[in-house]
Amino acid sequence: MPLTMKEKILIAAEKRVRSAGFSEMSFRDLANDVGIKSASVHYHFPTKPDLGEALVARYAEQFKSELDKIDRNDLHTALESFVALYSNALVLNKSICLCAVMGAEAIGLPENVNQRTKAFFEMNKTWLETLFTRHGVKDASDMASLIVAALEGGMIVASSSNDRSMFEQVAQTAIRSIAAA
Amino acid sequence: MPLTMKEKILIAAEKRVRSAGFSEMSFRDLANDVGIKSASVHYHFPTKPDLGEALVARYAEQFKSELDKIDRNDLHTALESFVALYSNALVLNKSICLCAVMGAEAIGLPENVNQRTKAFFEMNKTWLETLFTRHGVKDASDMASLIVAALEGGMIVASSSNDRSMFEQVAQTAIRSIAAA
DNA sequence: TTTTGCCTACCTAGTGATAGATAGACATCA
DNA sequence: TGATGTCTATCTATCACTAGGTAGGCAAAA
Repeated sequence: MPLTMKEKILIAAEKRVRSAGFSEMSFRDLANDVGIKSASVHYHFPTKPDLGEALVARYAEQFKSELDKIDRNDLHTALESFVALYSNALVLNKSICLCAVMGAEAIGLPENVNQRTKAFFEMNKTWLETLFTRHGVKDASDMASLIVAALEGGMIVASSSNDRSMFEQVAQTAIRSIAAA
Repeated sequence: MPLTMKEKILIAAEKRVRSAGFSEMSFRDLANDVGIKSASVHYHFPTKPDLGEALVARYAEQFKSELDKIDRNDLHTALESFVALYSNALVLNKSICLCAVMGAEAIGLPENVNQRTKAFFEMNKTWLETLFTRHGVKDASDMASLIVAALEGGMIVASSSNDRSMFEQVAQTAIRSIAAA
């Protein structure tokens, strides 16, 4: 089955949001991307908040399914895989994690979108906390929060500096700090 | 001496950017805030990138002067003061660090603005690295990068969750991880 | 007298959103 | 079978509004 128009729109929207921000993405651009008119985009997503909510929900869902694939038997390997997921989300000069963008824009965003973003962060923290608890890492909850924050922040710093290595430095240091704990 | 119009505009702009993002801030809003017309704002800052650049430069300068006031003789106290500076920048439901916003929006922002943002992060990292080196913390450079990323990321997570305690959790865990190193 | 700082008035190019129409698919009923 | 009705997905056209930016004028200060 080929992609539905709704899916095509979401794909185009994710690309635009991640590379220019939610407020910079317009229905007209999306319409152009997928080859319909802007009014028709409103048919699929009545309002912009509706689109935003669907977008983050879809992103979180896909991310979750990637997380579920990671083998959690070895702490270090699992952590490296986790970081790799974030690393893949950081394509220099092109895009960063959707939720890093949404998080930074949060204050000016509709509440329903923010709740989805929050859920994304929570999901990541929970996954890490479970991993840490399982491998006897101390302060599992605190460390999980630290790692998520560091990775999201690392992306932002790297993005504004246009220097991917800044993210890698943060990521590796974060992993090491877990090993030390 | 009272505030010049230029300063008044910068103050209004900072408020708006930190609470809604750079792209959401308009010359009309600023003009309204300070009681002049939007055309007159263009007199002081010809283009929006010009304003953005001045804004980040001013923010970094003020932040720097706060950093300089911190007593660096005791590692823990200095770190707490450092974190407090970030904490002050996070006023829930109102604003986060200017450079966290700018960093997240980086991809869609003019290059001159990004360079200023980069400089802000560099300044913070350098300050921390100096502190760490002085107190014999291992991997001073890596740890400095980690702390800055964690604090910026922590702000974003806390902001989208509208839960200040998330930032505090990240900040305290970050400090503890330094003590452990 | 020139510069400074602001004004009015305007432009072009967008924005999200809505109304109303239409073509085609499909199902139900006479 | 053929007619009727309804749903889906799209269209055109337009709304009211906001964006950044510009031209030209005017008054006061240097």
